Amino acid sequence: MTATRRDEILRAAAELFADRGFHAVGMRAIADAVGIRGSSLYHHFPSKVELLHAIAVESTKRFVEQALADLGPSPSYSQRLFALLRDHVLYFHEYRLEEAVGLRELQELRNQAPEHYAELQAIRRDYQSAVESLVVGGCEAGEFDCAEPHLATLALLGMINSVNDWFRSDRQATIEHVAETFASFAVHRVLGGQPEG
Amino acid sequence: MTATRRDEILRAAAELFADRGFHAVGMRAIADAVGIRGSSLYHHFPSKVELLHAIAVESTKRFVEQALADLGPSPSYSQRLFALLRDHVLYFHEYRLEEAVGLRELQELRNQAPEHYAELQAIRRDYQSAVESLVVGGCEAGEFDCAEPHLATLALLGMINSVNDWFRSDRQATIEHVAETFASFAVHRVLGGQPEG
DNA sequence: GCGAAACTAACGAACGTTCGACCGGTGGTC
DNA sequence: GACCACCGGTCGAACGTTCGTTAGTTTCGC
Repeated sequence: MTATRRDEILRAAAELFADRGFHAVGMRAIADAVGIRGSSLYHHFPSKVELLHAIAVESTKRFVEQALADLGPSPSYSQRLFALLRDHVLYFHEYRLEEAVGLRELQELRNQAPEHYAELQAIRRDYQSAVESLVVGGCEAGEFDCAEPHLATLALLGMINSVNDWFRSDRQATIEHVAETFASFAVHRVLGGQPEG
Repeated sequence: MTATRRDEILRAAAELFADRGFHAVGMRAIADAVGIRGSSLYHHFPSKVELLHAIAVESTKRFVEQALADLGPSPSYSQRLFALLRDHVLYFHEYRLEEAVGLRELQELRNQAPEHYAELQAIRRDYQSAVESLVVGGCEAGEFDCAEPHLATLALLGMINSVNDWFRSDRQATIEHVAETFASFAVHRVLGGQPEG
């Protein structure tokens, strides 16, 4: 499976956007990074903002769709939420450039391509709703102890999402260890879930 | 205490930067917002990036310096950390535009004004170290239960900082309630501190 | 009349995007 | 096997606009 030119462009643009920001990177700089001229980019993407859309939406959409599909009715709420959040950290690390760009340039999408903005927000809303459903379900089943499940959901998602702001793989801690630790913070601490139960 | 023209410019620029991003806002747009011409801005700030620096550093610096000065040796670690994080949420809400700009355009500062970037990072590092000291101290004093104080510090700071990403004051919850709730999540849940102790 | 602050005008550079030409391979037709 | 039409991909050049910034001048309150 060789990477297509389109994939080359997406990757190079993601790196540049993540490093310098959407507006600080010109089409010519993206083209340089893949060894073609600026005008040639328009044979692969109709505009710069469509390129941003592809970067921001594709990886997030892939994760959310797969994560929600894998969410069966069992085992316990505690175990399902733990696995979901651990995979969340791992996936967001693997695609950290794309996710960083998607978060940072959200407003750019809102101002320049409202329908793409709405799509991305809908994906995120679905994901947050799924997490909140697990939290509420776990509370009602007696697995979790939380008075305000909505605020608790926002708190643990904020905690989980913050990993990409500081984690660099040349530290002593591996991303796998951080993922397990943060998922445990969320389920066993914030929500008060018992490790066995 | 009337607002000076310099303050007017800083406020208008912060609003525009927060809404559209640093590179998407021209000097002429900032000038329009305060009713003058673009060239007149250069009588108050030597360049656009210096304007960004003023927005990003001044409010953060004010909070950190005051917060660290107020951190006495008593009362308990639990109570000191709770008060610090609660005030953190409240302050970051009051200056949410400036903080959002400071976070989002960090790389802009790094690329265009390395000494200002270093200053801001030093301020944040001092703050994070202070929080981590409280966490470690509380662990050693037996108030907290955490195996990895460094990771726990990063987790609770990520949680606390995420409030500005979603809180809008037209909700049913007040910022005061959210601040208390999140500070409680951090101290009593993530760190396992007992509410009375 | 002096200085701060705002003005008009313009600079060179970079921006996203468009246009028409060219180049190399592929498949069909004789 | 020779020719040719085609087509995806790339190219050079240019478009109109906007950018941050500078220079010199004018306005206005003390």
